[in-house]
Amino acid sequence: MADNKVGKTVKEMDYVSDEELADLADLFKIFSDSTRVRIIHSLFKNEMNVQEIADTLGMQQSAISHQLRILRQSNLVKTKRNGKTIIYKLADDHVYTIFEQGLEHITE
Amino acid sequence: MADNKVGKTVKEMDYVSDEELADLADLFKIFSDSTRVRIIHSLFKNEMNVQEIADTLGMQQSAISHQLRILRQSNLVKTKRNGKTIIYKLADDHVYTIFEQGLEHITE
DNA sequence: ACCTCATATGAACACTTGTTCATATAAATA
DNA sequence: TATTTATATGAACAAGTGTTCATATGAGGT
Repeated sequence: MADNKVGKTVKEMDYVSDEELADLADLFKIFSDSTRVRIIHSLFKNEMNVQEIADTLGMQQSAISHQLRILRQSNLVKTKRNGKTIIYKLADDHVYTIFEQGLEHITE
Repeated sequence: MADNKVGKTVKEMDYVSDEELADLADLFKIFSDSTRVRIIHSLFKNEMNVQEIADTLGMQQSAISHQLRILRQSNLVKTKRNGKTIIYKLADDHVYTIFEQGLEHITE
C-alpha cells in the first residue's frame, strides 16, 4: 500500500493476474462500441422492447438484436416477455457506476 | 430522478448527448485491449521506461511502443526523460477507479 | 562531432468487428 | 391449429485493430 502511487484503494489492485486483466479488457470491450453504449444508456431510464430500442437509436432491428445478444451473453441485460414482445432491462446497476466514472474522466 | 431505475447518481446520467456517449465508448475502447490494460496495471505500482514495460509483459519493444502512443494520445500516461530512457507514468488516478469498478463487476 | 542505443514509426499481415440483407424461429392470439 | 409478427440468426462485406519486421529518429555520452 505504501508504494502505491495512486493512493487509497477500494479493492486492492496489487497482484491481479493476467487472466483477470484479460477479463477486465473483455468487459471494457463491451463498452467500446457506441451502439452498445447508447443501448445501455437508453435502458438507464426505461426498460424497452427491441423495436423500441431500435426506434430510439434510429437503427435497424437486426443491428440492435445482434448487439443485445452480446449484452445478454455478458449478463449485462436481462429479458422478460410481455405478450409478443421481449423487454430488455439492465441486469444490475454496476454499469451505471462505471459509466459515471468514465463520463467524469471525459468531462474534466 | 424519481423515474431513475438504478438509484442514486453521482453525475446525472439523464440527457447525455450521443456525442458524449461516443466519447465514452472511445474511452472504454482504450481499455478494451489486454496489452494496454496490462501496461496500465503495471504502471499502478511503478513508473517504468519502455524496455522495462516490454520485459515485464514479455512482449516486443515495438508492440509496447505502439500501444504507449495510444495511451499518450489519450492523455492517460505522461512521460519524462531520464538519461537515455523515457519513463512512463500514469497521468492521473482516475483510471484506477475505473479499473476497480470493472474488477468488482467481474469478481462478483 | 560522432557514435550508440532507447524509442518511435511505417508498411504489411492476419484477425476481429459491426452492419446489412435475407430468412429462420417461436410464442401469441384469432 | 394456423397465422401473424416480434425477435433471432447466418452469411457476406467493409472497416478497423494489434503485432511483427525493418528502419528511422534523436538525445546522450564520450
